Amino acid sequence: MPKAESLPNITADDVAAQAGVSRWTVNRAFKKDASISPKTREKVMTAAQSLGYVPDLSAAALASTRSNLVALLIDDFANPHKLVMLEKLTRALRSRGWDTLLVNTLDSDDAAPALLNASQRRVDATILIGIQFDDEVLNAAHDARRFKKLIIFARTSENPNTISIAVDDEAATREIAQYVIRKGYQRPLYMAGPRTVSAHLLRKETFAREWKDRFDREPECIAADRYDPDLAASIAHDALKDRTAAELPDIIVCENDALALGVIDTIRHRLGLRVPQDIAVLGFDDVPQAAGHNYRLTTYRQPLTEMSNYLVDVLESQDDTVHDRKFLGRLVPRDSA
Amino acid sequence: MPKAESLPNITADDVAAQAGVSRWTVNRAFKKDASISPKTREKVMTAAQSLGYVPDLSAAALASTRSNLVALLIDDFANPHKLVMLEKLTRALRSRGWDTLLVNTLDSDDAAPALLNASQRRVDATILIGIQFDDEVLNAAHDARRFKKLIIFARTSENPNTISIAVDDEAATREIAQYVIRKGYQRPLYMAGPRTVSAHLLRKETFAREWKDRFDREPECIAADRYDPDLAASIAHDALKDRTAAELPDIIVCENDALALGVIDTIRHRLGLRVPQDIAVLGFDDVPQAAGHNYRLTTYRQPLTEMSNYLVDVLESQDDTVHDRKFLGRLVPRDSA
DNA sequence: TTGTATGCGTTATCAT
DNA sequence: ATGATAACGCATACAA
Repeated sequence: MPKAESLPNITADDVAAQAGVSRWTVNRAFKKDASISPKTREKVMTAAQSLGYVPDLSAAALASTRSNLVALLIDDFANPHKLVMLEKLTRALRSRGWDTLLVNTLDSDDAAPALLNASQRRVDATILIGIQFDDEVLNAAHDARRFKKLIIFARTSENPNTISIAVDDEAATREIAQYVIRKGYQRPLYMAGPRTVSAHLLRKETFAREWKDRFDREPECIAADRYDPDLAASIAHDALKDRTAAELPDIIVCENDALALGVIDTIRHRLGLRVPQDIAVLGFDDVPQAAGHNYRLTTYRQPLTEMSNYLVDVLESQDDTVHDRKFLGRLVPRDSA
Repeated sequence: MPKAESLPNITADDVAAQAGVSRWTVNRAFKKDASISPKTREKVMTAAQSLGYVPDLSAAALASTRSNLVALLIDDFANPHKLVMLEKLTRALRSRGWDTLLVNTLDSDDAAPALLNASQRRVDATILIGIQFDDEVLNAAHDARRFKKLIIFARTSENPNTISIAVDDEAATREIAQYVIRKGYQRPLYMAGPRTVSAHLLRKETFAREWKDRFDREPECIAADRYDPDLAASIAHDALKDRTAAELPDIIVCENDALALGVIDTIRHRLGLRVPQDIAVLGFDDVPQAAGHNYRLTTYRQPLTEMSNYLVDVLESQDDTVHDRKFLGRLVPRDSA
């Protein structure tokens, strides 16, 4: 028995009684394509309104094989792009009737527990937008058979157990490399991010390959193990602070904007140089700040809205065919490169 | 019957059979302070492990009066502080066993539907960190009696139907005002944000009062109706672009960092002036970028970790006493003011 | 300490 | 088109 003060829930039975129909008819009235006469539906809905009834999705999830709930596993909160992704994803999901369970993957040991945590809520799919999932964890999760769908969003993965929805990193990076070459840069420095699932470092490798194809030499590379502007700033500073002008790169190509923003700060405020005149900078993602008057960052924009909508398409699809998909974004030239 | 391919769920009954106990004993093994002998618990846990059993929280929520699930309603995604809040909150919640349902309040008409949406998942509490909730919506929600706890986080509210966990805006703003006065600024411009729940514009009003108490005149004020750096940049530009040097403020005090960052960009890149020499800028929140080499923003830091932990305390408290609480943060002086 | 009946609010399936 | 039966997986309350 619940506590005295908490007044009893209004259930479908209550509505049924009020409307003079059965509980199952009430259920049908709330379902889109149910075989129910418009008249009874009307009657039911009126009763429901007057009682303030809304279906209990928790009970619905228990009774059926679908919950209309997805888990979104996230980390890497220093990366401003994560906020944009959260907005786009939750908007697409909610506007099409899906709820989101947000799971903060607290640290590197927490990937598996986080995954388990999600599965305990009967989610219909688990979406990964973090960076702490390696193939080992993914395969373990798959083997445990706890997941209907495991989706890696905005990050290429070649793991056969997951659905990957991402931009075509190779095509994008080729476009970036061609842009850098066309603009006449000679001494690029590539700043990579942390390694992630199977296709890790795809961008870096593609850039290096393109550069080598053209100039027959490898570009210089450095890496940050988090997508954190401050960390990127420090690493760039360490790498460049003792160099003569001739030794400096003429452009720093960053794996994403989070790194690029920190790099620009270092160039300007710690090295006392100008962007792009002394060192140009190029990013990836097109975070909101990239467009602002301070950074004017040349970057590559992912079609996040389209990708989010496709993700919901995948959720709603019945068939078990492969749903991996690569999207094409576009280079947004601004003033930084 | 579920579809053929989806293998049957492992339930407490399965574990009970394997361990040779009853289903209810399995239940006890998974409960913290249950009266169960260490030996049987051990036996049950072994069986559970071998079968890969974990309790179904969906079913648990249905059967009990608690779900260990909270809804987090959010909007205002242009404000970088939201990402920090999301991280702190989900970390505190998850590390103490609470799950988070993230609800994107899509637009201003969506506040009530979003609230309803949350309630359908049997959440134990609803946390509001958005700006689209006015007293009308809150009172309606309260009257519908759908919410056990309605918590407004990081925003002062005087609505009697909600629990407000926030910094003491008046104390904080007084500290800010004293700092501005002590530093000898003469012509402040206050930039306010959107109006929100009952205590809206508390910061602006407190600053104006402090200033008036000291100099017997009102400070100039402008406002942005979203916490968006770009919008703040435009508004600041419009307000200042045609002024002579003597007409310009010597400091712009912003309701939060989201506004301050945009204001700094405008001062530097559109007005061609220096911060703080020509115009100083002061913020609120201490977002990550505030500490970076580019902005070096003087701002006021909220004790978000402490506040998040207190929020979980409130969730776990049984009593129905008032839980409103104001926290004290601290002013972080950097180079911008 | 352990076992048992009953209920949570819905949906799948079958019957009318 | 509507009604009825039996789960869904667990928790509460009580009995043993």
